[in-house]
This record gives sequence, structure tokens and C-alpha cells, in this order.
Amino acid sequence: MQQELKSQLTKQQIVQEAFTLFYEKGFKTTSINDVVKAARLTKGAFYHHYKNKEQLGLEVIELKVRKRVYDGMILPLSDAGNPMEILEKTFLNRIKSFPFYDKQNGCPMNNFINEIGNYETAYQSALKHIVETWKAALITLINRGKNEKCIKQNISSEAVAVYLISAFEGIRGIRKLYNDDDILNQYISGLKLYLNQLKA
Amino acid sequence: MQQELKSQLTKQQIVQEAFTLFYEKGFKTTSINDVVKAARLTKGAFYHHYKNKEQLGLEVIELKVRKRVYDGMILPLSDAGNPMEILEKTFLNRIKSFPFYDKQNGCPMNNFINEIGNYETAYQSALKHIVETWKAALITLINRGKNEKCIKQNISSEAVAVYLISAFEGIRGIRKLYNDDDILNQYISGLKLYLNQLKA
DNA sequence: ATAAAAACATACTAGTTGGTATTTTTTATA
DNA sequence: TATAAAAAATACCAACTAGTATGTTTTTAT
Repeated sequence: MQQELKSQLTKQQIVQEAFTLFYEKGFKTTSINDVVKAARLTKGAFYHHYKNKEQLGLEVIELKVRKRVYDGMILPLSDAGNPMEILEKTFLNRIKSFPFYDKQNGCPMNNFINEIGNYETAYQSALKHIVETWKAALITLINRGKNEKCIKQNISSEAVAVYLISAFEGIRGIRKLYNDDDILNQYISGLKLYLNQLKA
Repeated sequence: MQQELKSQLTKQQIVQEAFTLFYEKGFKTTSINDVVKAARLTKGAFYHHYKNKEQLGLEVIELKVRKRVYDGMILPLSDAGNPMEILEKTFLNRIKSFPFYDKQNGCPMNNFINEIGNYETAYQSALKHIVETWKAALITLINRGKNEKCIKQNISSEAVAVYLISAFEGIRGIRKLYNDDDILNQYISGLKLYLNQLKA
């Protein structure tokens, strides 16, 4: 039992360090040597727990990237209260609460999508699953807003959800190019404007 | 004179093949060997024309990526006609006219941004320059729309410009995860909705 | 015609990559 | 306490990386 615990702890350590490195310097540019060095382990230990680098990447997406999006952007959507306010609060709070580090490095999911999104089926579906979950949660909330007469009836919930996600992921990338928050504040203005126009 | 022409032709060939490879498989993952092989040249030839890989990357951004965004998304904005219609036409036409290849591989600029956007100053400013040019062109058009009373007065042109760009770049990445155009059509619905709400 | 210079090719280096084979250490169980 | 199995370390490999040194061919100027 203690052995299994140790094994899990080691894997956790590897995944944690890998996530940080992938986030900061990209998946392709991070070597297994980088990861085991950061985790203060050796290659032998790594390849005892993981078949190859791809499997590590998938586990990082599954355990870290997914959780991040889930906790930050999906879970808050199921709170009780005015759907329109929840929508605003979730997007704005998230953007505003990012530390400099997160602004500089962008969205871990978006980084993965744009670095290895194409032609790597396993990654594609892992990332797609996160997006789909997010989208579904947004649609549910928007539909609730329609039912409760605080969101316009004649708009497509799906379209709004996709447009919200797109703009959010887009700005996370674009922000990386800048050294200040001006562009982020402009995005926030644009988002507020957009949300206001959805109100019934 | 003939020599200079030959030199320019070789460089063009290199930049062209490099752009394609960077687009298809990423900047970091494409080796100089890949590039010279595609251009049917040798390493000696490459390093005669370019100082290093970074310089090639910058030239690809400057000559290819920039032109692509300029021709597809910026130049059409300065057409004569109803600003609102131009806005709609430019974004929708562009999205709808992408061949499968372009949908699968995403936006070359966005790929660069998310792959090497952070901690590489030279790339940052090259890419930022493209975004800024795009943004400025959008603002000009939106302001014209306000003057001509076809766009609401009480909205921030900057905010709209940034939100439009963000969503566009965002969906180009997200589309990479899918095998069909459903998500793209939902984006288009969302975009139409958004644009309609700007009308005066 | 010839010498210099530019364009390009060949062969190489030192370092890194993902991954493996083998050995040592730790842990669980009899 | 002996033994098997899991965990981790060491040492290694072939392929690949960006870049260089040194050639050879082609073009240009005189």
C-alpha cells in the first residue's frame, strides 16, 4: 500500500512539474530531461511510470489543464442566481484575477490547442472534450437565462457560447504579445458590451 | 544583377517552403534540414542567406504571415461602401472561403503567437505589429460607421475591434480540434448576432 | 582571359532528443 | 529473514538539432 502511495506521489510530482514546464515553454520544447530534472528524478523513474512523452502530455491535459478550465470557467456557471450576472462574473472575474504569470503565458489549453491541435488525434479529442464540456455548461446557463426572461429569446445559445469561448481563448493568446493590460481592458469592454446586448 | 536576382529567388523559395512547413507542423518542430530539403537546397545555401533559424522565422512572419492577414483581413476594410456591410463581408467571406487545409491548420499568425509568443521579444513585436495594424484598420472603419450613422455612437470602437479580432483568432484555433464545420457555423451565427447589435 | 566574389554543396561538430537495457534500491510478503 | 516485485538510478543509444568549416561551382567585374 505504501508502495502504491509512493508511485502515485511520484506521478503527481512528474505531472505537476511537466504542466508548469509545458505552460511556460511549450510542450514540444520541453524535454523529458527537463521534466525529470525539475521533478528531481531520473529518466529511469519516468519511463517506469510513463510509456512515452505523448502519454505524459495526455495526462497533463487530463489532470491539470482540464481541471483548470473546469474550476475557473465551468464550475462557477452552475452557481445559483441571475444567469446574466453569473455569466458576467465568471468571465470578468477570471480575466481580472489572473496574475502576471498567467497573462504572460496565456491559456494552457489554448497553448496546447495551437501547438499540437492539428494532426495529433489523441490530443485533439482530449482538448475537444474540455471545450465541449465548457460549451455545454454555457448553453445550459444561457437557456436558463432565457427561461427566466433575463436573456433574449431570439438568440442561439450555441452561437453565444461559441462566440464567448472563442473571444476568451483568442485574447489569452493575443495578450501574450503585450507588456501591459491595455488590450485586456479593451477585451473586457468588448465583453461587457456583448453581454449587455444579450439582456432581455 | 543576375546574381542578385538568383539570390532573391533562392530566398523566396526558402521563405515559401518554410512558411508552409511552419504552418503545417509548427515553427519549433520544423528543422532547417526540413526546410532546405523542401526547397531542394543544402544547409550551406541556407546559412549563406540567413544568419540563423530565428532570422528565417522573422522573415516568414514579415513576408508571409503579415501579408496573409493584410490581404485577407485588413485591405478589404478600406473598401468603399457601407461600413457595416464591409465588416460583415470581410469576416464572413474570409471564414467561409477557407479551404479544408486552412481550417485544419488554423491561423498562421495565431499559431505563431501561441507557440512562440512569450519570452521571445523579436517575435512578439513582429506579431504585435500585425495585430496593431489590423486593430487600427478596424477602428478606422468603425469610426467611419459611427460618423455615417450606421453604427451605434455609444460603443467603444477599440473594444469592438479587439473583441472581433479575439473571437476570430480564437475560433481559428478551436476549429483545429474538430473534423467538421459545425463549430465554425456556430461562430458565424455568433458573429452575425454580434454585428447586428452594433447597428445604429 | 582572369581574379575576386558570390552562390551553393559537402562533410562535419558538439549538443540534445526520446527512448532502452541493465543495475541498484526500496518495499511487501512468505 | 529470505525472496519477489516494484521503484528508481545509471549508463547508454541512434537519430536528430542548429550551426560551422571548407570546399566547389557559378557569376561578375576588370
